[in-house]
Amino acid sequence: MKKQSVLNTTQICKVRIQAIKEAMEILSGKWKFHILGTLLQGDKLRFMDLLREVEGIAPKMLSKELQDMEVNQLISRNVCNTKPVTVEYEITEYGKTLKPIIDEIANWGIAYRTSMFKK
Amino acid sequence: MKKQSVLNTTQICKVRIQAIKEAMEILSGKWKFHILGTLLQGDKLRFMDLLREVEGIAPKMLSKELQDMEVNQLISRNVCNTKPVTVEYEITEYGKTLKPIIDEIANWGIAYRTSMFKK
DNA sequence: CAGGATCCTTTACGATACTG
DNA sequence: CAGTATCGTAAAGGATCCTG
Repeated sequence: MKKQSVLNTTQICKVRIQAIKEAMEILSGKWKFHILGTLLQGDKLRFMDLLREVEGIAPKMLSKELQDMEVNQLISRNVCNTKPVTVEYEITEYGKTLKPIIDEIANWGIAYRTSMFKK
Repeated sequence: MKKQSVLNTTQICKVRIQAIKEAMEILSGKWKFHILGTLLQGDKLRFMDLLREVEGIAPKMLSKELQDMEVNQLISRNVCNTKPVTVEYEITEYGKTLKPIIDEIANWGIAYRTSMFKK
């Protein structure tokens, strides 16, 4: 008789659901995935760049979301001592671990939002 | 000379970012992934079941989120003529296309929220 | 340029009570 | 049981102006 895991199905599900909840505590908000998707392209971007790339976001929101994600170490903020100062935002290694999620969201958006399923 | 795609890199990125934006318009909100994750386990669940499973949600929010997702055809609502009435919620085929996203979020939550990266 | 400060409007969310 | 009604708070979002 096989007894590979100590966890039963119910417990595994609870862990998964809990994991989703915890993940979303960091990732929820209208703009996070959008900003992360932009930064995941790999370039360092300045505040103004992001304001342009993340279409529709207001400076106040962008500022807040960036701070949020910096606290959570998903992105890094680098102040360059140029004149006037420029600030570069970049995704961290930790942030890059979100790539599979972002990719799946992008894929879904491309594949299904415009497909036969759409009203 | 190869000329496989009409799209250049910039355009591909724009499509991806736009796809993320559109996807998140349907999926944003504090509870959607949580509810979908629960329903993706496969069972039909009643309102009360969900209220218990989706820990912390208030009936009003659950009701609203369910309506939202029904409009977007991610879930289906079935009223059974028992007495008193019971209502079953189930994920649709379209909703199931979100499984890769939910799986990745759950995986990330399990793998990274408790790992070395975490403060 | 990178934002913070202020003011105001609109959603999102939450707690509790109530109804068919 | 499956919600809706009501009320209240908090966060989102927009506009404009300001500062180092």
